[in-house]
Amino acid sequence: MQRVGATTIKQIAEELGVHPSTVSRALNPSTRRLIGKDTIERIEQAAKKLGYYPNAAAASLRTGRSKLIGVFLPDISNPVFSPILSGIAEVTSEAGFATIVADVGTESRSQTEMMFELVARRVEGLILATVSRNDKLVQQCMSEGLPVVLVNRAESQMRVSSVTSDDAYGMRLAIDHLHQLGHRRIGHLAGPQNLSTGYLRGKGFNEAIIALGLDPSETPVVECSAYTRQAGAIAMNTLLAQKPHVTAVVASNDLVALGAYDALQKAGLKVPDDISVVGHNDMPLVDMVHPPLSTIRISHRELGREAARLLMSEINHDGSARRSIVLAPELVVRSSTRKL
Amino acid sequence: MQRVGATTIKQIAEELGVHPSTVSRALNPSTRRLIGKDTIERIEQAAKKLGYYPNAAAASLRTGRSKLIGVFLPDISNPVFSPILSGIAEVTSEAGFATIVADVGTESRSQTEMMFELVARRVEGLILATVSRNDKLVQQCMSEGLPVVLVNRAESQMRVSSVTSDDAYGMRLAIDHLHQLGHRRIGHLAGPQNLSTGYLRGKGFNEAIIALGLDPSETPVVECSAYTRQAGAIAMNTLLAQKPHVTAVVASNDLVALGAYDALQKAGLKVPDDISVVGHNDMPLVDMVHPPLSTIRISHRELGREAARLLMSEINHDGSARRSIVLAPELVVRSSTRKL
DNA sequence: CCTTCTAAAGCATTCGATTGCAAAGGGGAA
DNA sequence: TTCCCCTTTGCAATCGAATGCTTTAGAAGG
Repeated sequence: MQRVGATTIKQIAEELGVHPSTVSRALNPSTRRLIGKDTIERIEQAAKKLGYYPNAAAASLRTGRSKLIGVFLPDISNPVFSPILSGIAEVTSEAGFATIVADVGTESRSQTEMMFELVARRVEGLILATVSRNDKLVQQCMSEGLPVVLVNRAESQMRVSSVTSDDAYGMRLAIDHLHQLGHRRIGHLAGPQNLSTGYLRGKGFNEAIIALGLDPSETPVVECSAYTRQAGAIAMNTLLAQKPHVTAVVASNDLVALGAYDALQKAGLKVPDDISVVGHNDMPLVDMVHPPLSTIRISHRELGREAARLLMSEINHDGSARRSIVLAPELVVRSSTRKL
Repeated sequence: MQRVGATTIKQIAEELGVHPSTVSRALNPSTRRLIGKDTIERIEQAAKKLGYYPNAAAASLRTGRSKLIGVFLPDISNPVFSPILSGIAEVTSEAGFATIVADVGTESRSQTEMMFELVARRVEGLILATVSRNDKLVQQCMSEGLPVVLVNRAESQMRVSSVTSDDAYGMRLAIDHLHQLGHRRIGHLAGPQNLSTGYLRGKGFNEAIIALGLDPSETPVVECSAYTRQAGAIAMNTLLAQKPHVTAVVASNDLVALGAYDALQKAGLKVPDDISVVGHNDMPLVDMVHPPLSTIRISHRELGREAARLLMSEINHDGSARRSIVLAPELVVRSSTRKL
């Protein structure tokens, strides 16, 4: 049942002939001041000698605090989301919290079921990287009274805190870059419109087009069904069929951009000689593809860190107001874009 | 403190005028047979109505089982390790276990400290993807009586179960391939020798060289300090300085191979015209680099799944013997290798 | 009609740490 | 010397679920 050697506070107390509560206080930083110095010394030594580690379940039961948080990811193995997780783990573990991951993508159960399972484990908060623009999960968490922070993706109503990249600004960077290179007929491979990233980048695209006074009829938008290479290739083909004369495309995501590469190659078009391509995210290795992809860099690890910090502060000072943090992305010019 | 609305068994019992123990048994599949059918029905309805979710901490305290496992990764955001985590999460969550991740790479504390923190949380087992060939952490886990499974990397003494790819066989595949293409002077960019992957792939390299009767003085080996592009580039330069006449190199890892790409490009050598390159792992996107990388494919997700299955069975039937599972990798030929 | 079973439910304890309250002991002030 | 206070420690209840043991109420059998 219990592993051998699981020392309890009681055993330490017996060893030293003191009361368990004294041991508890001596070992707890916030109550240590109540105990005599030499007693603390003796207790700490005994604890070390007996290999004592507090039973988190017992403490959690009594205090109602589990020091656990949950993280929902659409796909752990996606190079966009794994650095987010890494950033989250970095911050939370420093704060003494352990992180439970839920890979929603490969999960047979629904997100709601997963959420309730984590509620059963009394997680103190949730970080969601999975939400769509109008996600019922947010409402469910709120009615459970569970602190929630959204990361990477936000929802349309700003009901909870979020940390995202400035999607519209990223698009603006991409399009300004292409515009400076002389491109006027620019297409957009939009992401799924039910995700904030897809929606806001699309919106950013339109705004930038208008701001630069470009002809909307020459700046077609095609929506991808997902952030994948396959979907990107399909969308690129559609766009090519609609407007064969575009000289550049801006993808909503690097994988989509690489899908566009695939489609363009099949169509016999060269990047960047015949058409320029800009991605979004700056995933690992996109500097190694051929040609190296110009893209919008987002620090996903930093996104994760900020989200974790936000959640930690919401958990600790419960009053803290809802906040939305928007990080600025940057343009990385490589070789997939060229002067017209 | 405790979130509002955290219903307890007692509340359900009061609502229905039955004893808490009856509620507990009714809600627990393994004790349900002790309770009358209609009582079960009433209890289940009340539980749903009140939004009851069992307090995992309380159950864990009483039963000594936390339904938690821990996973140690050297780097979550590394595309080699994130699919492993994904595979683990898939299997464990199906078994009702939650997975706590520890990203050892970005962690300021030592692995030993992390381990004890997880012990405090009463995790029922650990999956380690971090161990070196001679890692004291394994010993420490063993003396804590904690079930452990190693994944991707094994240790030299087979003291605990492990799931790995057949590293030597993978090397054999790579070298047979190059040999068939006519290559005779083949170099090896070895991984860190304190990691089983680096060591075994190096060993596999040597064995294959001997088996094919190649001249060892024409098949140089250079060890990389890490599995990174930088280290790969440095090692490639060293190898080039030692034996400029090699016609092919086998890298211990895809990133190392890409580092070799960098170094070769700087040296004015073309892949595969001047020199063939083979990687190892088949990371995402290495089919998109220029030229597309021939490599040894490992299903990291499957590695994770198997490791999780192994751990689950060790946790459940405590008697189960130590086992080591070795998965066969496969050769993926792309365009970085060419007939001599 | 009485005994014997058995199914169903209740009772009380337990897991290990935390914490409000009580008590003891020592020191200082009046 | 007495009284009070403060520091240090002990006591006991508590968190919520699980579980061995007991009790109760019918049913079955003689």
